[in-house]
Amino acid sequence: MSTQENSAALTADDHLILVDGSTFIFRAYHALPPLTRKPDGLPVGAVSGFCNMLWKLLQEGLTPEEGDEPTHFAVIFDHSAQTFRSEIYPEYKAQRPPPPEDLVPQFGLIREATRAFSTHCIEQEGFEADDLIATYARQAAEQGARVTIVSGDKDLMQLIGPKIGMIDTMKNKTFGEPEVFEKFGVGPDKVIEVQSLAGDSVDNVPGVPGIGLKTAALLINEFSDLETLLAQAATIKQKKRRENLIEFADQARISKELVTLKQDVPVVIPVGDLSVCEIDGPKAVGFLKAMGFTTLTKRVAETTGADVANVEATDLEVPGWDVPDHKGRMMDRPGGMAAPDADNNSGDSPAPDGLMVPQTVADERAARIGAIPVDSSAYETVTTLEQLQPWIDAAYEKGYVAFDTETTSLDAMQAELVGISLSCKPGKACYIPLTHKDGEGDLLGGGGLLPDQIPLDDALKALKPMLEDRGILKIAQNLKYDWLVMTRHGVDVDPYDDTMLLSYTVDAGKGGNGMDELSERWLGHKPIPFKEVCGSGKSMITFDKVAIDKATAYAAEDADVTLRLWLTLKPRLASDHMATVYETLERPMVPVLARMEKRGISVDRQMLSRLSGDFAQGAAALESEIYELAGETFNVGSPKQLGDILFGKMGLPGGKKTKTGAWSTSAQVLEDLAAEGHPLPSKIVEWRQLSKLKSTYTDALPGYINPETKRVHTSYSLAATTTGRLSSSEPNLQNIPVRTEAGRKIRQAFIAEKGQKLISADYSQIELRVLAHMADIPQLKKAFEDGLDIHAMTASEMFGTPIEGMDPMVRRQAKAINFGIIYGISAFGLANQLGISRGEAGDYIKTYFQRFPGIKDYMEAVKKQVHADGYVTTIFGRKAHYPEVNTKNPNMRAFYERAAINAPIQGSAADILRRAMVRMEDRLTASKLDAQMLLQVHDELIFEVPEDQVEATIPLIKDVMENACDPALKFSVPLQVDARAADNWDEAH
DNA sequence: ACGGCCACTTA
DNA sequence: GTAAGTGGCCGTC
Repeated sequence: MSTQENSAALTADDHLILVDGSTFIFRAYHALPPLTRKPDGLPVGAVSGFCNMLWKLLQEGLTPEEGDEPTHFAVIFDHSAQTFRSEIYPEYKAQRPPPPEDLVPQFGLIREATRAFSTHCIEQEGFEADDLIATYARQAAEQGARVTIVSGDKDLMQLIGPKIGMIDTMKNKTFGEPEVFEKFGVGPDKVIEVQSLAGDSVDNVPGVPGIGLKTAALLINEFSDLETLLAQAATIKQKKRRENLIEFADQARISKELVTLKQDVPVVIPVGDLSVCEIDGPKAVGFLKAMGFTTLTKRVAETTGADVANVEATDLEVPGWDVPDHKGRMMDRPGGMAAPDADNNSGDSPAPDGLMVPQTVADERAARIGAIPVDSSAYETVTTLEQLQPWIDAAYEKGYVAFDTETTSLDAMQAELVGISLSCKPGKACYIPLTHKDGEGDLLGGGGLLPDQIPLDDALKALKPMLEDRGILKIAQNLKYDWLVMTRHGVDVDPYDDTMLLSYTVDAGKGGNGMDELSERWLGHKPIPFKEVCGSGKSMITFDKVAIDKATAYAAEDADVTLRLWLTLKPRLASDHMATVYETLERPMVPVLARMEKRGISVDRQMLSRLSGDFAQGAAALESEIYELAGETFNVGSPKQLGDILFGKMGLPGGKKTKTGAWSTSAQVLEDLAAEGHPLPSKIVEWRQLSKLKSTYTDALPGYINPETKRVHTSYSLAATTTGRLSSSEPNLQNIPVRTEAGRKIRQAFIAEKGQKLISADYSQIELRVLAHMADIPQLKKAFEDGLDIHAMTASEMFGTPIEGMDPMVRRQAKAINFGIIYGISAFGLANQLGISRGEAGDYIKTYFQRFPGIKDYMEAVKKQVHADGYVTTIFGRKAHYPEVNTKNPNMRAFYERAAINAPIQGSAADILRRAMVRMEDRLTASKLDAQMLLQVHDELIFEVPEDQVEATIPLIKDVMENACDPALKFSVPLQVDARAADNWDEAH
C-alpha cells in the first residue's frame, strides 16, 4: 500500500475506490431488512449495510483476492439539494418525496460511520455527489490510476472507461462498457446524449416527449450526438418524432446540461490525499458498539486488535432522532412520528372499520354447507401456547382441521413463515401470528419482532404432532405451497386434502380453482383481497409487516373458507365418481412435485452470461443490416413500427391482419415475404429469435438462481390446465429451447452436479399411442407393436407408397396430418401448416379418414359426448369440461370441439406420466437408488443421478414409465421410453 | 403501475 | 388445428 506520501500523484499501481454514499443510503434502506438498535429503537438498517460494505471493501477490495485492496478511498455525499442544476432547471429533482422518517437519522450516522472507519468523507456545497465522483475519477484516471465507483446509479455510467469501472455491491454486479451498452444501447461516451433525449422521470429530466431509451439509442447511433441530431431533425422520417425533436430541441439541450456530470469541481481535498489510512481500531469498535452491531464489532476488533471490553461505546448525538417534526413535511404520514409502542393501525384512519364490516353470506348459499356467515371480525388471535391448545384439541376431536400458512413470499422456497391459521368449524377460525414485525411506518419500528406472539419454534413444536398425526386430516388450499413451507421447518404435513385439487378434479375447465374464485362460486363470499392487506406493486409490503388484527381477519378467513370449501366439494368426489381420479392422479402428486421443486436444478450461470453476450452481438449485427435494408432506424421490437416500414414505406404486400386490424408481422408472414425474395423479413425473424432467447432465457434464468441453494426452482401448477397437464412457471422450465442450435446452447447450461449425471427419459409418440388405444385402430396398434416409423407408416397407408426409400416430403405431410388429428384437425389448419390449399388439405383429411375410419368414429363420438355432457374423459376417468361448447357461434363451437377431441388424448398422456411420477420415488428407494426426479416436461422426466448408478437407474425408470398404466388398465399399445444420461440436458435429451 | 396485444418458446 | 408461460411494446390510468 502507498501510505507514504500525501498529495502525491497517483500511479498505475494505485486503486481509488469512490463510494457514492448518498445513493447507497437510499438503496440500503429499501433493499435491506429494517433493523433497530436494541435499547431505543433507533433505526440503523442502512447504517449496518453501509458499515458491512465499507469494512469489506477496505479489507479486501472488490474481490477476496490478495492485492486487490484499494490504495485510495473516499465516500462521497450530497451536501444539499441546492446545486447549480436547480438554477438551470428548477424542476430538477423537485418532485422527490422527502426521505422516510426512519431514514433521516441515518444520514448523519453514516457520515459518522465513515469517519469511525478513518475514511475520507467528502461533500461540497453546490455540487452533487456525482459531480465530485466525476471529478475525482477523471483526475485519478488521468494520473494513470485504476478507479472503481461503488454505486448503482445509472447517471454515473457516463464515466465508465478503460480505467474507470463501477460496481453495485448491493446487487453484486459490475458495470463495464458492455453493461453500459446493454443499458443505454450506446457506449459510455454517448450516454449523456441518450439521456438528454430520453430524459428521466425519477430525476425530472424532461428529455424529448415520445422518446424513450430505445429510440434515443437508435437516434444517437445514427446521428452520433445530440447537436447533429437536432441540426438534422428535419430529415427524420417519423412525423411525430420529427416534430417533437424540433419543438423540444431546447428542452433536450437543458436535459443534456442536467445529466452531464461536472468533471472540474474545484475540490477542496486533492485526489492524492485520499490515500487509505489505517483503521483506528478503538474508534471503529466504539462506534459499532454504540450501534449494537455485535457481529461486525467482533470482527473489526479481531482484525484491528482492539479489545471490545475495554472500548466504550461512542456517545453519539443523532440529529433527526428525538426531533419531533420536520417542518410538517411528512404529510404522507397522518400518524406523524409514532411512539415506539404505537399501534400499527394508527395511520389507517379515518376509516379503520373498512375491513371490519361483517361480510354476510347469502342465506341460501350458507345453507348449502350449513354454515354461518363468514365474518372476518369474529376470529381469534392466538398469542400464547395455552390459547393454542384448545385449537389443537378441537382438531383431535373433529379428526380434521383446515390450515393455512402466511409467509413473506409467493416463492415457497424463499418464503419465511409469518403465521398459521386453523379452523375446525365454519365461522370459527384462529390466526397464530409468529414472526410479525412492526410496520414500516413506525419510526421506532424498523423490524423488531412484535410482542404477543408465540416464539416460532415453540408454536411449531406444539403443532407438529397434530400436523403429522395419521388420525388428523389436514385441509389446505393449494397444499403444495404450505407443504413446502412446513417441510422447510421440519414438519411433514400428512394426511391431507387439498380443496384446489378437489375442485380441479370435479370441475376442470369450468373456471379457475383459486380460493377467492371458489369462495365466490360456492360460498357467495368474496374473501378479503390480498392486496387490501399488503398493497400491490412497488408499495406492497410483506405479510410480516401487516398489523396483527388485520392479519387475523385475512388469514383466519382463509382457513374458514378453506374448511367450508372442503365441506362443499369433498362429497362431490363420491357423487361424481371422481374419488379414484383424485386419490391416484391428484392428491399423491402434491409431495412428489413439492420435492421436485425443492431440489431444483443446476444451471451454469457463466455459460448463460456468455450466451447473452453472443446473442447481443448477433442481434446488434442484425439490427445494422435491418436499418440498412429499411433505409432508416426504427425499433425492431415494435410490430407496429415494423408494419409501417414493411407495408407502408416499402410497399410490400401485406398478407394477414391481426384481430385488432393491424398488419400481421408474424414469422409466417415474414417467411412468406422472404420466399418472394425480400431480404429484410428474414433478418427480422432471425433478430426476434435471438432477442427472445436472450431476454427470456439467458438474461432471465440467472435471476431465478436461489441464493441459498444455487439452483433454479420452478413452480409446478397442478390445476392450471383443462386437460390434466402440469404447467411450470417462475421460471417456466417446460419451454426451454431445443429446436435451433442457438437454443440448444441454453439447454446445455442445465447441468448435473459434479459426480452426477442428468438422465432424460421421454415417451416416444405417447399421444399417437393413446389415440391408437382409445380409437382402437388396428393398423396403428400393429405399427407400434412392430416398432415402425409411425409417420412413414401413415404416409404409406394413405398414399400407397412403400416405407422403404420414402420421399421425406411425403413423410412430412403424413406427420403434419398425425399432429393435426391429435389437435382436432381442420382443413384450414392443415392447409396453413403444409402451405397447401384448403381443398387439397380437405382431400388429405378425407383420404386419412377412409384409411382409418376408426379415427373418424372416435372423433364423432367425442363430439357427441361433449355436446351431450359438457365434458369429455381420459382413459383414467379424468374429466375436462367445455361449458361453452354448445354456443351458437360456429367458429367458437368448432374451436371447443377441437379442444374436446384433443383433451382425452393429451389428458390421458398426462395421466400416464402422473402415474409414473407418483410411483417413481418408491421404486427408486426400494432399489436403493439415489436418483432424484427434478423436472417434468409433459412427456419427459429429468433426473439427477450419481454417475455410478446411471446404468442401474435407466432400466428402472423405463420400467416404471412404460408400465405406468398397470394395473388399473390394460393399455393395448406398448409404451416406449427412450432414456439417456449426460452431463447436461441437451446431450441427455 | 397495469393490462392487452403480439411475438416467441415448449410438448 | 391442441395445451401452456414469458417478455417487450404501447396505450391507459
